[in-house]
Amino acid sequence: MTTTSWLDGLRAERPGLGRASTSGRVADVLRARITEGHLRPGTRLSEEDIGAALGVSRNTLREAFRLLGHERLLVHEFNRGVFVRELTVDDVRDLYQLRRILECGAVRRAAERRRAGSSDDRWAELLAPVREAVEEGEAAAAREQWVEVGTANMHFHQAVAALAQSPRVSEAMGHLLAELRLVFHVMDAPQAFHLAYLPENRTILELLAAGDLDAAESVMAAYLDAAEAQLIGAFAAARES
Amino acid sequence: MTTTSWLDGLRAERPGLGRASTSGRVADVLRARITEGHLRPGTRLSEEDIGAALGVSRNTLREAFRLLGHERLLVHEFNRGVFVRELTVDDVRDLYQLRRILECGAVRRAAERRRAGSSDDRWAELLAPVREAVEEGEAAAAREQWVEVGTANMHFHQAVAALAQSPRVSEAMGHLLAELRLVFHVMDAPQAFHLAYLPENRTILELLAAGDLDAAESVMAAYLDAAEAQLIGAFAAARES
DNA sequence: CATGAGGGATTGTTGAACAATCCGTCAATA
DNA sequence: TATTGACGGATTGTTCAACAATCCCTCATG
Repeated sequence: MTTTSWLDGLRAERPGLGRASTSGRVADVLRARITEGHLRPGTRLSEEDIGAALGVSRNTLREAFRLLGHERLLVHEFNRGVFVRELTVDDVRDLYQLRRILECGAVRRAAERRRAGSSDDRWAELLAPVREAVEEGEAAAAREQWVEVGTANMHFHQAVAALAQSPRVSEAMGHLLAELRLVFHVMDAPQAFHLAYLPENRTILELLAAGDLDAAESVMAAYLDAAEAQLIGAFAAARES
Repeated sequence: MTTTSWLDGLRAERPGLGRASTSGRVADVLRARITEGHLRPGTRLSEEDIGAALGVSRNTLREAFRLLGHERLLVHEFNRGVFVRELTVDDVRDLYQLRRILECGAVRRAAERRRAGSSDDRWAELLAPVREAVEEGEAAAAREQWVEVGTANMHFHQAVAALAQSPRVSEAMGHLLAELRLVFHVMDAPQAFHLAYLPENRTILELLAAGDLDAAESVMAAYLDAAEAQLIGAFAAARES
């Protein structure tokens, strides 16, 4: 049975589990397993098995499940248990709709503040995380470290959302990206997927730095449209097999 | 053909069926108490007292607390308990920043779809909930039912967010408005606050209906700026006493 | 006045228990 | 054969009681 294989993997995480809220740390472990693709969508998470593997009680585990349920990484079916979320094509469309609103909105809000008279220094400071993420991605690509290219891409979009300077926008973006990672794993080569958009990231950064914020916003919108289409295509293809 | 319509109809009933969860119902009760102002911000919620009052066990109550914690209505301090959230001025600013992005973004997304060739009928259908909310507010004001004016105003903004046709945007807007209700109660006359913006709602509706979406968006932005300033003013005043 | 040591109260977590519910199996029936 | 209905094992939903960990208040001491 394949279930025991990742249960053993979970058991290995057990020692690193010693401080702060138990349920929170259990949630961290499971979240990592899910977003990294070790727990496939649709997998049912047995309270008894996982509780035994991690050495926590059912009640504590349930709190962790509830946490991840609210982050939409797990779905909870009454009297049936919790399952790793399976995204539908509609979910992917919805996620990209939200991305368009959050990311383009963040750029737009930053633009308004810049026009309202923020200094050049302040603007450069605000843009620094975006620049770092772009360079991180290019460096990783040069070293052919494809996994790092993917995380750098995540950092880029998180940094763009952070331009709104709103904790809630950043948090929403974080949850959104975590949810999206559920669907990246259905593709054959998720690395190539992210790689293709590195030049776009650089373009957006340069437009932002140059103050051409309308152009940055529309490039971002086009980027999201293209990525959505490509992802849905790969998704539908994987659905057939 | 007829079979699928049956099935779709049943599918719509599905969420109402699984609603037997005790913790969920406990959360509903507490959420109502909080948003209606019966539980003041800062109040500590004792597990034992509330569990006894509602006749549920501590474990079940804890699940309800986690639920509301994720909706940001409660804050959970480790080893200290849960408290009704106290919003700061920064929180209010952040909430309005998010509102600007979500509501203006929803209008903008709807506008793009309309320009991309959606029919007049489809557009009127999409706008119907917004119109209903506006009329609901005006009718309540005519009857001098101020509480209903407030809820109608909530419905209006929820309906505007729904223009994005995105479940996640709608849910985020719902959480946002619930959180905002925490701060409405610090004002002397929350009724008058909502009343003042009824004409604005009507204006935005008419602009949307006329297809002048850029104007609608900028009126909305101005509305949010004004409401934010007024709310922060009242908030700072209440803070002094 | 500051400081540190009890002590009571509350939360964090566990384990067990029982009821409710789901799911697969299998026999009965048309 | 296909459908129905009943049975039983397995899993979840919920509660309860207990103990450890932590916080907060009080009070004695310097």
